[in-house]
Amino acid sequence: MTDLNISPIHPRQAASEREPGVRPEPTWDLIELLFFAYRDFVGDPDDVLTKLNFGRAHHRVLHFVNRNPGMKVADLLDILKITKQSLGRVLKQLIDQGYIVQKEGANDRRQRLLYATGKGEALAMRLANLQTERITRALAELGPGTHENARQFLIAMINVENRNQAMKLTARPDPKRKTTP
Amino acid sequence: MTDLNISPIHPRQAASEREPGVRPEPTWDLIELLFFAYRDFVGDPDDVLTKLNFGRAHHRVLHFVNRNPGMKVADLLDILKITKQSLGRVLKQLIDQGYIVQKEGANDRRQRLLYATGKGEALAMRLANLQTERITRALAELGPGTHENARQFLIAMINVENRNQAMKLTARPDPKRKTTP
DNA sequence: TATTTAGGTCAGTCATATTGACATATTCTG
DNA sequence: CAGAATATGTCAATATGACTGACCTAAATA
Repeated sequence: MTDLNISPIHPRQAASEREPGVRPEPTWDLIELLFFAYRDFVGDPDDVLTKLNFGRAHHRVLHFVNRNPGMKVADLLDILKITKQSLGRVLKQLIDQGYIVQKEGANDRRQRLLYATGKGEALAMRLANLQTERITRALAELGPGTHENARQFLIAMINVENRNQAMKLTARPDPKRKTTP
Repeated sequence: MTDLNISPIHPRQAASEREPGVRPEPTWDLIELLFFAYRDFVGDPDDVLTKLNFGRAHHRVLHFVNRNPGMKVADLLDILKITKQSLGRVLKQLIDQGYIVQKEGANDRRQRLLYATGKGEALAMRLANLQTERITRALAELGPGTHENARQFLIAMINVENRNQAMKLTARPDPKRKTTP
């Protein structure tokens, strides 16, 4: 019932053989594995979020706010690459329900700096722990150096123009670690 | 304008240090890199699909039908893990616009076996080539063995109960390659 | 014959995203 | 200081992709 029985019928020549020497064979395995892996990767948090009447969008917002305390709304939009109208509803719900607070910028009073509350941090950590469990299990199944290999592969998959941002964000181990006592 | 300037404020102790010895630090880097990498990975096809008034759902359906000619509707639902109502509209549009055809099953005439048309295969290959370009570029930036490392990491990230299916689907290089002349 | 299976469809709902227009407060600049 | 630019919020309309639940037909099967 779970297993499939798909038999390829009507075999034809691959496109690269019909149009001689134009294209290499697509990397079907990685294309499909990325789909399956990402789906399961976000599936764990989804289950928790559903019970709270939240969705993936709430997760992303809470995650980056928790990781970057005091970030501006504009920064969040630039990371998520969505419009402020899309962010609006989701952010409002997180604020109304006490997961995130806004504070007026000290220098620029137009800014609404975003912070996760204790409640928000707790949820963010709960979701991050779920995803970490999956990653840790995956890395443990494989040899040493896998974390670094995966990291480099994922970075290389990012658009060149987005890499600096991604590296800056992910290079910091944890803003909540004792940097300033 | 593109770059962010986020300074972490209010550093606190990490959760693993407050609740002594409970949790390891979350793997922030891979969690976030998976988000960025997957977003850019699906972004290339999205741009093409938008011009055709299609979305990601159409891509997934067309992709798996093209890769598995003659598959049953039930197989597709099991791969995509969506309901038949969700599949319905998307599949109907692909059929109406001549990207996919259905043929009655030879043995079981209840079945509607799915095949990509020439037009469908052309679009599927165009999208796969975009994603392959990104993957090939990424792998070329890194050392040898990266393809295999990435493959194993992604497989290990998949739910155990979904792995067999994923491995079976992705193990086959290309159903259109000359297996039976 | 009765039940199960494969597939389709109607109706309603929800979450996430979009564009476009506009409003408010604040900062910056000539 | 006046006017422009910036940061943010909001209203309205729309599209996409997913869901549940109910119901239907045709064909296979027990």
